[in-house]
Amino acid sequence: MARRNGPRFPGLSMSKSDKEQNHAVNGLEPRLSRASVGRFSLYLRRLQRFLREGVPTVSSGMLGEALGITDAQVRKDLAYLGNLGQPGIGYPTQELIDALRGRLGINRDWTAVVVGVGNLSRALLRYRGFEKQGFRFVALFDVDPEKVGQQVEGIDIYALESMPEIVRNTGAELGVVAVPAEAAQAVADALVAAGIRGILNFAPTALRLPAGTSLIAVDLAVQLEQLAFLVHLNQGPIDHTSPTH
Amino acid sequence: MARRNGPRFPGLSMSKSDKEQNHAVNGLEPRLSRASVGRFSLYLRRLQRFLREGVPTVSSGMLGEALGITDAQVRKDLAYLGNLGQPGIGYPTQELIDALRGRLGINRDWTAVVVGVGNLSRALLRYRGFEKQGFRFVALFDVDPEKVGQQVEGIDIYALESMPEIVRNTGAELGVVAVPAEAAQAVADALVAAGIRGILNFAPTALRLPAGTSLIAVDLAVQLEQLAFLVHLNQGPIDHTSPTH
DNA sequence: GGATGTGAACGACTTCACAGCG
DNA sequence: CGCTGTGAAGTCGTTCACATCC
Repeated sequence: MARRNGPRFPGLSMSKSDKEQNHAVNGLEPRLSRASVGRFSLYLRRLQRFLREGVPTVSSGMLGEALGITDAQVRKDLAYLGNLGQPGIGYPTQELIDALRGRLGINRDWTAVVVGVGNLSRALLRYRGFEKQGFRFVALFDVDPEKVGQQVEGIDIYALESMPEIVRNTGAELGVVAVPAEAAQAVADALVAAGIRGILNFAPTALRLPAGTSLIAVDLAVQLEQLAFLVHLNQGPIDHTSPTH
Repeated sequence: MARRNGPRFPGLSMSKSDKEQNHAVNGLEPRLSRASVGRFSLYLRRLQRFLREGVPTVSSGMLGEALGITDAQVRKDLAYLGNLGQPGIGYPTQELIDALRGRLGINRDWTAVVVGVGNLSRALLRYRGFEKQGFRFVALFDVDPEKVGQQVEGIDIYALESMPEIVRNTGAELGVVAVPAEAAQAVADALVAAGIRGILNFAPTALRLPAGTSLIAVDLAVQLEQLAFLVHLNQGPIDHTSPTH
């Protein structure tokens, strides 16, 4: 996953100097690590499932067990949310969910647009889980004039030219880039120019964005390569009798 | 049993006892870090592009610049490949590529199967970049009897029941799970039983695999949530410090 | 000069271990 | 008793700075 070294994430990294100031007065609490944030979404989804299953309180052990994370790690992470846990009992599921949603910034709705109408976009749009988390796709864009004017999953497809207008009208903040690598940078630039605040990039290329625009990159080919590498390691030089669990 | 290192966010996750792993893994001297491996695929793709563009040697600065990584970091990573760099000159592009491919284990062909024929699978199969890296999809599986017997991108769709046979016959080593969350664990178990060595999971759920089977998880919904979180953070103190480029 | 390779400093992340509370 | 919260220790990863070589 591409990582830009330019922009720091405000509120994420903290210097030693903050160390003394343990108790945050409001908003920004102790130190929120990037790694913890990476797990928050996982906690959230699992907790919602626990809730559906009628589990009123969860322990760090249960959560960790379900996600393949140590209990200590879970407690450290959840401590960032304030003192929600009750010794001897655990964490109230619903309260934890609310706190996580607040911390992740998804206790509100987000509107997003998608550029590039292909199979990947269709897969994304068809996954109804987004709506439950407050994400709403409001417009699609494609270069192909044939596609413009049509709909996918009930969402209109527009020409790239109308991007500034549509983004302004819908107030969309997030943009998904699902176009070939060659077109990706231009599309990203257009999204930024149109006022988009964050980009989820599926094109197999590194994007350059101005500071102030957030970026998450998902490179499917890279994932497969890494899997091959892991398998390569697992069966190569290791000739031990691995205790299968 | 208690799980150790769980999946990092867009996870690089290995079901293997980690404690002694670092020693066991390398027949090659320097300690190979997990983080470096995560960047190897990125280096590889960029280098191949440099080669196409006729660049015979690259410096750590060039590579880093192109990928948003510091030059020191690039040198540290590439040092794991041996001493390929020439002071004052840089790294020979072709040699670096070869070394990376060898290290990643993709200087050979990999065969893979995909379970779940939907839009996501189609998107994967359509991306021709895999073949260039030596990945070949040899079979698709789906529960839907309507789909069985048909083809996608020239690849046959089989019933789940024939998985053991097909996997054995094709010698497939990698499996892609692109089914709904509810079915994912069962599918994964079937893949493992059929002899698959590594799984790329797109279902929004955590899979449990026996040691010896590698796992990479890509959760699209989580990615969007994390993007929202980054934007959420950026919202407040917008930093215009770094020069836009 | 220009670039590599690398120990050492630094910082981030995880695990340990245990006090303390319900 | 079970479970949280948290310093402290340990591990991992990145950056710095500079000797070194072409």
